[in-house]
Amino acid sequence: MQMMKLGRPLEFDPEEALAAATRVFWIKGYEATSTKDLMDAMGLSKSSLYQTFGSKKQLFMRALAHYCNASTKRERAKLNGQMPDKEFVVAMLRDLGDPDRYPEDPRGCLLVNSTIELGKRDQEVGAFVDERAKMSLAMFEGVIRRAQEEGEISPDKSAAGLAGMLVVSVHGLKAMSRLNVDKAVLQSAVEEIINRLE
Amino acid sequence: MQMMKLGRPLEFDPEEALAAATRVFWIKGYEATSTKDLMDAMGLSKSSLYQTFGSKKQLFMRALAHYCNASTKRERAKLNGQMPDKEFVVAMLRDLGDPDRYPEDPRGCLLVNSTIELGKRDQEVGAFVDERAKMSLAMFEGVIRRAQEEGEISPDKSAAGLAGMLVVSVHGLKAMSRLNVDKAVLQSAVEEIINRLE
DNA sequence: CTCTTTCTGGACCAATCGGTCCTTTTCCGG
DNA sequence: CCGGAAAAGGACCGATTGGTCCAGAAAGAG
Repeated sequence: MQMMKLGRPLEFDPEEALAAATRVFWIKGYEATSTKDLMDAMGLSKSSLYQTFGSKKQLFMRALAHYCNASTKRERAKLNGQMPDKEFVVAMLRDLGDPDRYPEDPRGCLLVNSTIELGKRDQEVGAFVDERAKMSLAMFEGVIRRAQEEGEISPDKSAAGLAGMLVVSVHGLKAMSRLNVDKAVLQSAVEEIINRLE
Repeated sequence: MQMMKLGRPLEFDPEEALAAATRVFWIKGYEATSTKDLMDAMGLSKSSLYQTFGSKKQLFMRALAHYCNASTKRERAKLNGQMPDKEFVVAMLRDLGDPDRYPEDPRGCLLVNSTIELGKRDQEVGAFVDERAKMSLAMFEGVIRRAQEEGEISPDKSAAGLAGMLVVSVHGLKAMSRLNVDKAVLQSAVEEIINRLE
């Protein structure tokens, strides 16, 4: 009794299609994205889209998870490298302070966008973004504690307080990346935040 | 040639109707708000709504401006009181760190929400939110300079840098007010930011 | 009371929404 | 080369979208 795949195989790569959908939601938000937008970006017919992803909402949740997993993966890669913990935080903040740092990506952050658009209006999204915020806070707290053990950050500061400040700052920078502000403003703000990590 | 008002007078208060529309956009965002939502909340028929406000988009711009003017007015009132400048900033941050502080208001901030939802997708909204961000930055910079002159904040810190940090923090706190996070997290983050103002 | 002016509710509009379903292709295993 | 299974294209669905328009009610000025 073998597990062979029957019938006509997929003509598209579901991963690629999901990545394309993610970009659309990232740029336009959930409500402003129509099924036609998704079909065009993903290169799928309506039937394939619904066959594969069920509904717009389900596709959105997949996209949101895909986005977060990719972000977390990138983070962990840097963190597991030889980079000192404090330097990791500093580099992340400086990246966020330069919205042109990843020009191939849309501005802003799908997770923060979704927090604002749907966090209080859709239970499922609300639970997801809450969970992710907790994870982010815990990650920062861990990094700060390690940096304190390594002597990179003064040990008499509150790791929880600093971690909270960082989560707030990251949310702020990601929200502001949808603005046209003088780059110097963001950068001096970032350096001011970094100065707090001593 | 007197300027008398002719014909049947309005049966509704346009200010109240605008305030009601503002709340709907505040809670649901621009795209997710339908004309029916607006009619229900404002208590207007469709014809009155379009007669008075022109279009959904124009109504939204009016609502956004109304929201910002009200916020600015409240700010100025506090600032023109006897409150010291640093205390003004501290009080504002602590307010933002407690999402239940104004329980009659929806969570979050219509301006920040609109920045994210429309800042990069609608030219008119983009210009508006850019301008408001600049005003906010200038306001903070002025307050910090005065606080430095008064000796409330050390004069050897960069007023521009601190102001930038504050704008980022405010954006972050307003974004995070759409989350369910432990209140203590926000509060310790706020105190950490406040500590930077010395 | 009448005239003028404006407001109001609802009928109406084409377009689009998210989603379903059926027919036609297309591919794989045998 | 054939039969079965699944993918793909697109017709189709009712509901809703933002918006227009018109007939009639209502109120102030004279």
